[in-house]
Amino acid sequence: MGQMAATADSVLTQKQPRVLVVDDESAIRDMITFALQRAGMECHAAADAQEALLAISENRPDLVLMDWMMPGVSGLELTRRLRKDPFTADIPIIMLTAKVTEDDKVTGLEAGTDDYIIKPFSPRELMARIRAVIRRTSPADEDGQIRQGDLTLDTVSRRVLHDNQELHMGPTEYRMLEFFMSHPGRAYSRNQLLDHVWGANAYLEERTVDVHIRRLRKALEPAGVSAYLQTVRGHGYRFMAEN
Amino acid sequence: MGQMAATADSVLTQKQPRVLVVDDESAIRDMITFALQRAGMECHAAADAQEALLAISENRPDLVLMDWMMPGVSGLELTRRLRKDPFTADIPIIMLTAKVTEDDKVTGLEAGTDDYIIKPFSPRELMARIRAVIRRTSPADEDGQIRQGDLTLDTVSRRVLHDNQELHMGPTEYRMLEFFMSHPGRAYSRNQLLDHVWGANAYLEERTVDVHIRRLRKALEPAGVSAYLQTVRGHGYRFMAEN
DNA sequence: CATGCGTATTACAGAATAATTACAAGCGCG
DNA sequence: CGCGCTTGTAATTATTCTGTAATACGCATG
Repeated sequence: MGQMAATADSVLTQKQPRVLVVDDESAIRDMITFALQRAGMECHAAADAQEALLAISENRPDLVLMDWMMPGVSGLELTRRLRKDPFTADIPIIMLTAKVTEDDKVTGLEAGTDDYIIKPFSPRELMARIRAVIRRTSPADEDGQIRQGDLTLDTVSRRVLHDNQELHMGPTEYRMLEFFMSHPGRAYSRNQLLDHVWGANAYLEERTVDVHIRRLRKALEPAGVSAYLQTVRGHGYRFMAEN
Repeated sequence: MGQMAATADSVLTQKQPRVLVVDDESAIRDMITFALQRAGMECHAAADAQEALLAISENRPDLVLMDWMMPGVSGLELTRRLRKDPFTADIPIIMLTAKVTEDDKVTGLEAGTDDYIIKPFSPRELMARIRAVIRRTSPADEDGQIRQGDLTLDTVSRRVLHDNQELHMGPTEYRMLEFFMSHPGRAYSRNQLLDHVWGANAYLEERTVDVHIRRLRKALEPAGVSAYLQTVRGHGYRFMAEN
């Protein structure tokens, strides 16, 4: 649960998610595209499975939103194909469907769909689901790497990399960066940082955090990314790769 | 551990909820007040319906916790009255009761109660119910975002966005906007704003509010939405996205 | 259209808050 | 033990924010 909450943050703060919409009805494609772009996502559209596969191979999306019912290759079938190819296997998929029976749910989930949205749906609901799925999927570090912007944190070798160049920093700064990069975009108070980075039973001055922020920024300086570490005046700090 | 902490944060990341306890037994009032304050909530108490109505009109709480059985006006009756007044109609209410029959449940729910807690209850359960109700009624979606018109307030990253563009403002203006966006369309007097935005024990000039309204408007200017912040002449201010 | 009350706007000095620097104590390791 | 590196705190400086008061403006009322 904490996990969920923790990962939840990253949602909107990550790089802008790239979504591919696959639906044969252009009206729906346009509606969704409009809604997503308004919400700051990068959105592409495909009218059928063929187009979709092409678009995906050219430009791997972070999420695919597809209609269940399509002429030719169905959404279900398309899902199966995507799951088969290692290149696309872990792209999350949300299915748009008018079907509501349990049977379909089971079939869909077996085929590797991550979520369902039953038509008709509100743009608001759509957005919420998309965010939920992206959240659930994204901070995934397959081999222990966390990437944010130009920074890569390798939790296995315990190194921070930029352009294959290692950035040197003290243990405390490393832990702090790891925490921040695991929860990008979320603002933390100094006390929360003391809790999360130092541990629940460390009793230090709040201002100590400032100093370590300073040290971390200095360590990130050579990579030119010290601006990722932002001050939230009156509250604390936040790590954000972009914007 | 990070788990718990993370979860707790996400709940308390928000502004601290203001709860009003209405119970004729001072022992219970004190117990609850103590528990809530320990949990970081702002808690006020009233001994009967009359006091409650007064307290509410002075200082609109985010939630009312009331005893079913009270001398004079009963909890049920108080609920009805609160529901009738537009100013208080959507304040969530949790009823404390020893009654357990189905009949009572039905009556209570019809009157507009949001939840029940049957005595005796543990502080832990109390807290859980309160959080659940507040979460359910809060305008913030699951990502901690509050949207009103063209404005998005991201409580997680502590940013105010318009077209993915961040609007900069001071901490006080941010808190004020958060309050307004959480209670859209509702007019507040300067004193109420001082209470809700600055906290119960801030003693400032009423006119100070004007200045911060001005500052907030100025901050909203680049987004072209400063008109959302409306003056209610002779009373105070109101935030309204549409019109 | 003049008057009076309430609001908007501006300026400013003191208060808060954050950045930066310096330093002494602690730690791990050869 | 002594060296280098790390840490927490305190002191100092830089920056931003805040509350107040002074002034200008606007609206309603007679």
